[in-house]
Amino acid sequence: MDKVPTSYDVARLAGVSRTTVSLVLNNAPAAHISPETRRRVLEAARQLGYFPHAAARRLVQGRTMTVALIWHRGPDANYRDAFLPGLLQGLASVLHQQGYYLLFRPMEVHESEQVVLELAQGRHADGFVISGPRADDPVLLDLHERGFPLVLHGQLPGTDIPFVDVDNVAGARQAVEHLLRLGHTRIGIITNAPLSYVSARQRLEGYRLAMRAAGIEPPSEWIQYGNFDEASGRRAMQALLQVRPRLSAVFVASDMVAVGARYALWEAGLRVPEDIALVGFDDLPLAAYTVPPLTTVHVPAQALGRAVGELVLQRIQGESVSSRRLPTTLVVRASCGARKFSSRANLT
Amino acid sequence: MDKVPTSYDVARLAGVSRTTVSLVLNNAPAAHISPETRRRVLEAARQLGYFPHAAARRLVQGRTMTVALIWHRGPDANYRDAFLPGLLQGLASVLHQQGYYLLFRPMEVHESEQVVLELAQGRHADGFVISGPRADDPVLLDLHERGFPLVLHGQLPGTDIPFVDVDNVAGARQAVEHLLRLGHTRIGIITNAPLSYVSARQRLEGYRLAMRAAGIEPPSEWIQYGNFDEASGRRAMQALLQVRPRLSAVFVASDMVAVGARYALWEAGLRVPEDIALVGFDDLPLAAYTVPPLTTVHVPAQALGRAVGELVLQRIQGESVSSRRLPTTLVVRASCGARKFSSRANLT
DNA sequence: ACCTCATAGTAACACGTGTTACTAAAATCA
DNA sequence: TGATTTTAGTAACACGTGTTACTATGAGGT
Repeated sequence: MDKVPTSYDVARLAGVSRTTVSLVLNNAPAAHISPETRRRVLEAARQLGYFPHAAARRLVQGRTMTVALIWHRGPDANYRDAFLPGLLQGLASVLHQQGYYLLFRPMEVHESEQVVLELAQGRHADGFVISGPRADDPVLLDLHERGFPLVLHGQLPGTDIPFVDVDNVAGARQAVEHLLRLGHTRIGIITNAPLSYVSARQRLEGYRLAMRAAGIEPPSEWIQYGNFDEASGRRAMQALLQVRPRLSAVFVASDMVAVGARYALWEAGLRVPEDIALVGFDDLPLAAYTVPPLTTVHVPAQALGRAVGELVLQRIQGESVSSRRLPTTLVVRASCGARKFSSRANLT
Repeated sequence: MDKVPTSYDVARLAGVSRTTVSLVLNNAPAAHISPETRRRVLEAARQLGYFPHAAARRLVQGRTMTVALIWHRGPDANYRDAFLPGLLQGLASVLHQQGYYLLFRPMEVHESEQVVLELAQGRHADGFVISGPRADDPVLLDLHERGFPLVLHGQLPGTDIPFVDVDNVAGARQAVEHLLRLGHTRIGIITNAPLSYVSARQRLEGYRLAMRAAGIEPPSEWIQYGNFDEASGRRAMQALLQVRPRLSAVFVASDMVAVGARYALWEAGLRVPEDIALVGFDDLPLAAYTVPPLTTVHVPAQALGRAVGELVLQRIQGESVSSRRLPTTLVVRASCGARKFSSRANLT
């Protein structure tokens, strides 16, 4: 890479001092620059293809104009990967709008929290968005205490670090209320994950609220636990099929798990939705292409990214912020039985 | 955020000069430091939680230890998003291994190439990985001419910029040869995209090579063109169903398009694979969950990310590199008819 | 006793920018 | 005309680090 021009080169070409170049290019409000001088400077900068050296600027200004996205890869990594593109696009769009850059940092489970500390103490970024935080992370709490701008994607119980998440309770409730409205009363649930995960607890809570509001107290045998993947969904559904008399509908709090549950139904020779209706959660791309297409709760990945970006920028500008729970939308397809799914073809 | 310690603070606490701190922390090879002094410096740095200021370091060293990933969002954005998590993980892993950081920059279609120029001239990164490059981008060619380290993800005809891509020709050939081996001879193709896309031309080429090697010259009516989405696949398959006598198998050069093609077959009352066998390309997550599960050509997203990272790091270190075409793997599921897909249940 | 050499450590510079305090000239006012 | 303000622009400093050239001390050799 050849020599790249500095502000001194621009100054010389325009016949002014380097200070003037800086004042013009950052159009400083209180500076006295004649229109003619301004024009000459801009022309010189354009001609040389000058852009200020990022590191020098960061050093003198004391800020990096950068937000780091820490992407923890835990047991739920593959699941969360499905939302990564949308989240990134939403986050990046609000950052760029404000002139900020995005540093992406995946964190493997074996990696120490030291790398996050290094990112902060080494002033690689002005703020962090942290996705999939570990509950026992002292570094995070310490940084937050010291006022470093942090925003979580997903919730961390027992802290007041601001977070952005989808409203899991309301989303699950939406799904179950839809089934109730269709006339179902014997509705089971397969959670998306073990109850150590906040989202699993919340989605189960939404199920309970909807059922109780309908005057139904679901016995514990109606409740089974998934674990992110389809294998867990298959097992859980097999357990639910033991319930007598049979359940007429099951809310599966994750599309991936729902695919496994659907497989178990197929193995048992049961039809969806005629014998058992199904509703999922997440609205992954594949939900539209299962057989039958899966009714599910849409999670707005891009909106989550935008929200998380807005919050971290506000924190960087020193404002205090409050957490946000974004609303979900129920996407009605065929698996719940509300829509006809023509089945004249044998799908094998 | 409170005051964060500098190397001067470490020096004072350890009772040495700032130079010594720097020499110890970067363990300079030719420096004379007594073990006792070294210990005191390290202890002081640890105690203060010192990490060097990234911007200052970048400024003086003249390098950023950062690679930027430029993610173009064209008409194929949604399609390429499916590979983003894997590519990011692969790329990030090799970068971190060498102490490099990753700057992620999505580019909307309406955005000017000026932002890429600014990233380079402003020395925000030492090299770029560019995914989904536009063919008419003079900025890219100019940067490459001037020796700036660029590596493409996907190919750009008419340049010698190094690229990494999957071996589309071989992958398509694999898929079609598999169908031939199963006894099919009347095999059609639906491309993944219009032929203006290099990958579409190459996958079509692979199809042609396999067919010719089997002594079959496919007539033009066996060839239809997809356009990334399932709607295009449905249309294309409807066209192929006009061929008489009927084709016995179709290679669909994209899983998303294949889903649409499969839908058209279902509408026509045809069974897969009994009436028409199907093979896809990409191995998206949903391919394992279609009905029947889709035989397809696996694209190794992580390996692509790693390769692209290795190449850009080599370019940054001044080495010259040559492009790489990574091999694909055929994933045999049920849609090609090679594996039994039990169908005792009515899947609706 | 003198010179050489290895060891231990430091002072000073450079990186490229934003910004503050200052100067010089011109314009305005009394 | 002399005093004051406005306009136009600049010199100099600070940001925090890596590195080069240099000094000081003691050890070893003849």
